[in-house]
Amino acid sequence: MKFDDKVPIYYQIKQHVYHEMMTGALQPGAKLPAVRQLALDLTVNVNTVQRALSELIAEGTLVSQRGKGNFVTSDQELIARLKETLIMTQLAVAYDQLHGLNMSDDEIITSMQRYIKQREVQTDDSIND
Amino acid sequence: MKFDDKVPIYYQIKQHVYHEMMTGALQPGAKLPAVRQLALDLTVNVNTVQRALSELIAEGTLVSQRGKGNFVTSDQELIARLKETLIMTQLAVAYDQLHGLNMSDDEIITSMQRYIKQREVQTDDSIND
DNA sequence: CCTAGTGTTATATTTATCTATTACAATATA
DNA sequence: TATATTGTAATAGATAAATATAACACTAGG
Repeated sequence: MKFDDKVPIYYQIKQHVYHEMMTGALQPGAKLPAVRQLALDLTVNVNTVQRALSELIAEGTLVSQRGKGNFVTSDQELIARLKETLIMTQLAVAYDQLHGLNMSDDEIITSMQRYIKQREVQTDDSIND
Repeated sequence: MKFDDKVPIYYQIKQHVYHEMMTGALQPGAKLPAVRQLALDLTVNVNTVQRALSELIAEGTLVSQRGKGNFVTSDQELIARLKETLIMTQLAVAYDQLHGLNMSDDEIITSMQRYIKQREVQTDDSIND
């Protein structure tokens, strides 16, 4: 995994877990890889992984069972709320950033549409996502 | 100015300058406030301001004149290219983030439209931008 | 009971960032 | 020619983040 060196790694790992939960790669109740394995996969120190997971555990997104492993919560209600929050937060961030570049509401929509169209063209010869 | 404690301050100051150039608050050739004044305004150290400006100077966005001040480049061509780059970068970031939350291209557009509509309602009793 | 695998915690070291402070270099102006 | 204002640079100290390493705590399985 590639990290943005402008943002703490532990924070990016948190986002990574959210991401996998949203895409379904991590289902409710699913067992995560062992922390030492995650550290290897992400090419990062165990303590850094642990810091990210600790925060996710503290907020209830993950459940830790000493000696067994870390698991995604089975509380579907909590996951649904989390998803809503993540989406709304990202929409707000995206809007603010574009609006901050002096784009009007209409320009934001149309330029995003244009970007997506152009992106489809650039990838139409591959079988990418 | 409020800073995100997850991102280096000097980096956020760079973005702040870009922002002001895009909105027209900083026109081509315009003189910036003195570095010591900027430090006061932003409530940060002079060295932190200097680090941000140094990078902007190195890339040609700003021009420094020792004893006189720092100025926005008068190279309109460079500014136009910068604007294009900033917008395309932000569109890509926004798209990737939302797409990463498992949203389809259509969902990205429609949810952004919904977000903007809802935002208008929430602010329709004020004279905010 | 022992061992392997799991999460958890602690210490020390390194690096990046930010700060405070001081000094130097160039320009404008009184 | 002074003096103030500007950008620039250097030093030293504080803090946060990440690392390497080691140890501890719990669980499962032979």
